[in-house]
Amino acid sequence: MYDLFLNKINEKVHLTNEEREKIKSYLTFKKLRKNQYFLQEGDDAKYLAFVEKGALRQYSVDDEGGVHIVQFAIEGWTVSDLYGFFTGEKASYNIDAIEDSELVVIDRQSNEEMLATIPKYETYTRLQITGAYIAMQKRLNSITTLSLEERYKEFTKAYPNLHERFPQHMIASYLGLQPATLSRIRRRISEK
Amino acid sequence: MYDLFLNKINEKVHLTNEEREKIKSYLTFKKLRKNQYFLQEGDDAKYLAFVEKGALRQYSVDDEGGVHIVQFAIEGWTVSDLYGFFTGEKASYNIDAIEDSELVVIDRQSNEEMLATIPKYETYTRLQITGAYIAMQKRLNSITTLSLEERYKEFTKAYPNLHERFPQHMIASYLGLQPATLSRIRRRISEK
DNA sequence: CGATTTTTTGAATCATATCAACGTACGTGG
DNA sequence: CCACGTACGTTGATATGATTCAAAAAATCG
Repeated sequence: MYDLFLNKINEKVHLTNEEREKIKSYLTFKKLRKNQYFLQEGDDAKYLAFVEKGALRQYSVDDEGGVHIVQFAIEGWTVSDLYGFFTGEKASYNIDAIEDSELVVIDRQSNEEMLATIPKYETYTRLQITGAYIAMQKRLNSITTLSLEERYKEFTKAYPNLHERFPQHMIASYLGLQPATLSRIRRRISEK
Repeated sequence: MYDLFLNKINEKVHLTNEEREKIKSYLTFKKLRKNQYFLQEGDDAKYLAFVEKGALRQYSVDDEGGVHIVQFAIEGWTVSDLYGFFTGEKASYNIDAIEDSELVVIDRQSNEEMLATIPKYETYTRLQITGAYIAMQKRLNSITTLSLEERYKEFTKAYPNLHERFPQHMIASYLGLQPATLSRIRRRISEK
């Protein structure tokens, strides 16, 4: 049940059987139906989710009710409102399921305990967040550097799996443009 | 000479004298004159810099020669091309000094050794990068959510110290807009 | 199959970029 | 310390690209 998650850790820091079991003892499992929330703005973001199966999105909602997707998550990815998770402040993002999903859930307290008592878990966490940071910097750079058309191309190339799984208007939101604009960009590309 | 850096670590994870000394033994010190490069695109990004004094910028250059600032760094901040630093791939960013600066420099190998042998250094690193990740996510969100005017206001409010220290065209670059546009935005704001 | 959501398309509008000129500040060498 | 040259900031006119609003077409779901 927790294998994908444990294997993911194991890839980065080799675990003994004992460590595997110890980590397992902190984990819980959760199923989410399509459209269900994992987190809502204003909640206490007490949990961190590792996706075993399914697909989720993390987004903010602006004053006019516009949705802005900051992250997608599919199998093997981790999601949470990290700011809320670490500070205890109210969540400023929403997270919900785009497909029926299965999650490995870690609560704040368990996370702290694992970080404090399982050095390899801390190492895993550090590597994980470092990778996420680098990816985000790249994304930021592509937003400020590239034309919309190049941005879209880069996205489909970098994440063909996301591109297939999420509806087009969500991808538009993730890329920071209007659905109508993305539609036109796609036509321009296909006409070449 | 390394006090600011060691105190910064100490704030997050309390260090014994022994640990302080051990960390010190890995550090080197470097002065940079205004306009000098710390890193150039294509270099091996072997080093990570903690700014003791001065101000630097990290930026990429696009095909048309346009400069895009991804990060500023002043006293107490850390800079590097993290992707290159961790993977050994060639740097894709440039980093240079905007003022005469003094840096605490850590090379890749020292970093690895400290991570492996000083648990508190790893903890510090994890906390540090987590904070950087959260800040960047917020920045990304503000880019896709806010109007340019709001973005500029948010920036001046969040980083008044950066705002004072860097020339306006660099701030424009950081915010992802043209110098001429920033000038107009400032006028609009001041006319209110 | 019908109902709802998503995507496409068109036309008008708006915001920002671009290009160019001017004024000002800045630092650098004489 | 002044004068010159270069870099920086401002402003105007114009061009460009994305948004907005609305409606129709297509796809998806129950």
